[in-house]
Amino acid sequence: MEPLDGLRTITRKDIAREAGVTETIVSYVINGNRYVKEEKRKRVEEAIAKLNYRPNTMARALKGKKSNHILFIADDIQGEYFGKLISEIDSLAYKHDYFITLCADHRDEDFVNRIYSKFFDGIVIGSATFPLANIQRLIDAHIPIVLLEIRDYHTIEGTFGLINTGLYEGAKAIVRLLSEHGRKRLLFLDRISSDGKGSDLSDWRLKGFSQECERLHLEMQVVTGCRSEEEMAQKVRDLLATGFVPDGLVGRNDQTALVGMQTCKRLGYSIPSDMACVGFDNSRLCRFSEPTLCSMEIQQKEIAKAVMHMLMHLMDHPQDGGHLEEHLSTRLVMRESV
Amino acid sequence: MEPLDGLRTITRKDIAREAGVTETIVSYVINGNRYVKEEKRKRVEEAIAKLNYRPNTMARALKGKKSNHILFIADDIQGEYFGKLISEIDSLAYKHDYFITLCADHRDEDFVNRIYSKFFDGIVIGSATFPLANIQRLIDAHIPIVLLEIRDYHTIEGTFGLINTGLYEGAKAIVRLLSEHGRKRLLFLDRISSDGKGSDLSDWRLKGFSQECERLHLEMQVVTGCRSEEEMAQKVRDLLATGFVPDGLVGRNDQTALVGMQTCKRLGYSIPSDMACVGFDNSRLCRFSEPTLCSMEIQQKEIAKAVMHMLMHLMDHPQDGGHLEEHLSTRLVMRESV
DNA sequence: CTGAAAGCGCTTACAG
DNA sequence: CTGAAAGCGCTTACAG
Repeated sequence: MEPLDGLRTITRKDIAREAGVTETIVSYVINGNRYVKEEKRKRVEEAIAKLNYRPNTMARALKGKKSNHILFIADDIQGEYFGKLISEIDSLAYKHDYFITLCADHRDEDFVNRIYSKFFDGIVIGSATFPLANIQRLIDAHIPIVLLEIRDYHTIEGTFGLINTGLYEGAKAIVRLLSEHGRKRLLFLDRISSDGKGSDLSDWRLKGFSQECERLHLEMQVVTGCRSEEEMAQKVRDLLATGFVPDGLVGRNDQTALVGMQTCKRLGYSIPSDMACVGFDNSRLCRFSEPTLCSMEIQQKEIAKAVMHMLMHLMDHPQDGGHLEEHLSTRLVMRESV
Repeated sequence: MEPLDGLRTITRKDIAREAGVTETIVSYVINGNRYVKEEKRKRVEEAIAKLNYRPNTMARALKGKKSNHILFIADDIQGEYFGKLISEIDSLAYKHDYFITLCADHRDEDFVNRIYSKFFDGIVIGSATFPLANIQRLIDAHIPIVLLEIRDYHTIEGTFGLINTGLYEGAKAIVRLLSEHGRKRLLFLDRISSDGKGSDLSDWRLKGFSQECERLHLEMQVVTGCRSEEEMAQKVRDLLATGFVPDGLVGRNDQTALVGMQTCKRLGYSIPSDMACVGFDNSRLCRFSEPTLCSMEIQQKEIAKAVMHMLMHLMDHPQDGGHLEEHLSTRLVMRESV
């Protein structure tokens, strides 16, 4: 923790001595919030450069300034979806002098307490399984919060940001597409998750899928609660053996769409004539499969912009009341599988 | 930033008042570093629970305690490789009460200064392009550092950790495999990067590849400096048109291996008989391509363990001198493409 | 225009 | 076994 010479940390005091001014002046030069005589300012700046001084962020934060850390809670750090999103957010955040702390949605009771230790200037919740009660606690603590794709936000009170990533409409659009291609019986393949927890009906993709199927009078089945790709493949085979013969398949993400597509191919289905397949995310996976996979692209870059914009607004206007909302849209990328 | 009631932050003082003890006692109860009479300890603990008190991490850090933040610098946040790795590190770090801050390898001059603002208890450098001079500065500042897959570390002085992820041996093993399968002319497909910067010879994969080709008297070519998959596909086509007809292909990662494989397939090559293909990372991509892709698995879980172990060792023994080193190994996953 | 001083929330050496 | 007090590095209201 000892910078540079390994002997002593350079502080305001050192700069003040070096520049022949008081600490107060140094502070005002650094923060630029009071006029300082040109000549003194210059001496201070030179001293800072000479001693390679960096203000201690901790001490600053203690005095009510910001920590410059934003927390991002994700439920699937590994996927390409979050990878791209985080990458975009990082690049915007960096410009505004923030660091992004990334962390999985840990389940133990202590998680929210740790977060809550006044460390983060803002929090982005990208996990659909983060308990609403905990979200409420963080909001009550007046920490700026942006929710990504969160479900029943209606019960949440207070000021927060909400980003609708367009998954609901996206899922509906996929169903319409398949219907227009004459498909009558659709299969939805939910997430694969090591804890076996599937999405419930408040999940936007599943909700959009089932509501549109209903509206268009399509038959539908959902495969969920799988812990591995193998388990999902098995469930698909079991389902097909029951006599339900789908002619269209929608994956909650590209991975599950591909597991389904591959399983069907091996059973002799021809893609897309017997079975049209569509995924979500438009990840790299889509371009290397055979046939290539049609997928709904989620606009990570736009999401990242909206996230940062909202977060910064909430930080500047903490007591606004009510919630901000931004609605983004998805984009269908056609490929051979439809 | 105002917890709970939104009016005032709960501090040591509140707990002390509530429990009828001094702040000193509260501190010792929380840190557990001095005996406190059972009865007082109890009252303090109750007060903490009742007021839902959380110590201010900033203030703690100011007094020389740790910030409990570890910085991870990655050069490709988006890929599955870092996704998995970060995910594993997060889960270990969480157990030890650390948060992981993730950040791309920003190129501007100010980057190292920002890092350097005494904020991080440790830093993991997973970017091969992070300047050595900056690494040296951070080491000189006595910040515990762990280097991942870094090249010419011999010029670095001081205490740091080094994790050899086995890429060098892995690349050599791939070349031997191909040679055993009778392949004589190999193509290496380097990273795709938006800035067009390719790997140099200090990159472990490329180094292992070329040294082993030389040893086994195999012809070799390298495609590098590509900004997009399209550009890489074009360069591969151009190369094949020159008369160099490879019979084996090695990707620096699965993505480039697949771009190469797909390009060759479209040109009429049959895989693997005309062209054997091998990637690095063993990502999801491998299982969905046709044919499925043989790939060298990198052991993210083991790497994560080694990283955290080293980092914690360096934090506890700051002045050890010399560097720690751990050597991990890769594992070849055979599939249809060889 | 500028400086001395109080205070942010914590830790721990020191003196009982 | 315990408490009063100094101090970590900063910011800014207050009084010149």
